[in-house]
Amino acid sequence: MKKRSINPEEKISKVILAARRLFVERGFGGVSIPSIVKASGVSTGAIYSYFKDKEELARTIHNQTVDEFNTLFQQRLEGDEPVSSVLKKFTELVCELTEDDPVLMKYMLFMSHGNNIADVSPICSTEPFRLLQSHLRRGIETGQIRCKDFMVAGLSYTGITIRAAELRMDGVLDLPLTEISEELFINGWNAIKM
Amino acid sequence: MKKRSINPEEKISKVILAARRLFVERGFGGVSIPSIVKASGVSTGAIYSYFKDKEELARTIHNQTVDEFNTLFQQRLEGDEPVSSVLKKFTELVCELTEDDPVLMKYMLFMSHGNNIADVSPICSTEPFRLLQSHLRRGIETGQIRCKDFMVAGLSYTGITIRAAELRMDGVLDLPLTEISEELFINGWNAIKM
DNA sequence: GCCCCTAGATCGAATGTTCGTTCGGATGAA
DNA sequence: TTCATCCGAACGAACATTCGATCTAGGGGC
Repeated sequence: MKKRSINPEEKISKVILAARRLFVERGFGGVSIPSIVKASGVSTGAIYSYFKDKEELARTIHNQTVDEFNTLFQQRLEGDEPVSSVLKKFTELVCELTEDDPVLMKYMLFMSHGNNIADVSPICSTEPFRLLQSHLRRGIETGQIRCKDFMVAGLSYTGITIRAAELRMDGVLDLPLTEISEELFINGWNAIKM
Repeated sequence: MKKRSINPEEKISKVILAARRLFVERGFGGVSIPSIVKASGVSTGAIYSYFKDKEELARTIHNQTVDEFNTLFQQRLEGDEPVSSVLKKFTELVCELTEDDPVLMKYMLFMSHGNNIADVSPICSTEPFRLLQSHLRRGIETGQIRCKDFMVAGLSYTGITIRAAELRMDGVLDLPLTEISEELFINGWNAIKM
């Protein structure tokens, strides 16, 4: 299909990465197409040939980012793990991503609220969080977890990890999260264990 | 000095409340002055007579909101309380505000990140959070709290409460937070206690 | 009490700018 | 040469901000 040798995928990717960075920096409403043109090096016309409008670009970025996080999480899981191990891997992933790909992590944590784009599901009800919840349900059934409500158990465990990532990315925490990943897991597990 | 009896304070307050609601709904960049005019019922000219520009309005809203939360928190504290009691009161305040004044609470939780306005301190380094930290330091010194680092202790405790508020306001949690306030405190305290 | 007068408060049309989006032409691989 | 791809000037809409016109409360003269 493609005639041009310059691969459009490469340009699309440049647009998405640049726009995602701008979105987490300034919020959806604070980002203009001209600023995306400047940041990505891709022309207005090209951007509009890839995406119907600014909102479709935002939707694409949203879905792609959630997929990316989901894939990274699933890759770390082996079938049939103890609940605590699944939770620990969640914390480890968030800690590593916070240091290595803060734009992805900021998007996951900050863009869900308020910057509501139509037709996208809020991040807390996406795959990785649903996966976590099914494991937590199992933990409650097997008596490993104290909370009766799996939603409360889930937010209590993840709240600690997520708050740490938020504070680290806001520049309030000086320690790299990879150094306190273990401690965050212990605190979270203590919060909900029987 | 003033000749006019109609108090501008009332209009200023209408502008601030309407704009704050819009800011948490759409983010700073997504809110236009015309939309504030429509939502507040105050004219463009009046708004610009109260505030130098849109950014000064945002700064005023920010400072006023942080002050409001801070005052509400301090009011609940009596001098010389156990650490766990201070933490419990923080959770209770957040839970009640989430139900009673979600706009204030959303502002506190969501507007700190990304929507960075120049010359305002991030919310996590404001008065109520610093106050919490000094109590936590005391808890570590007296051996009530297990964590060595008071920042990690603070985020581990508050992370649970804050995450609950976020999920509730995103419509993911069905239970009113006032019903699980006690449980959130218990989970948070278990996360950090000796 | 009544009526103008004044000056600050308020208004919204006007201004220049930037935005999102379009489209006719340029480009270059096949 | 052909045509999918890409470019950026151009367009109307919406933006932030300004400013001269309008309004109104409160004072002073009667």
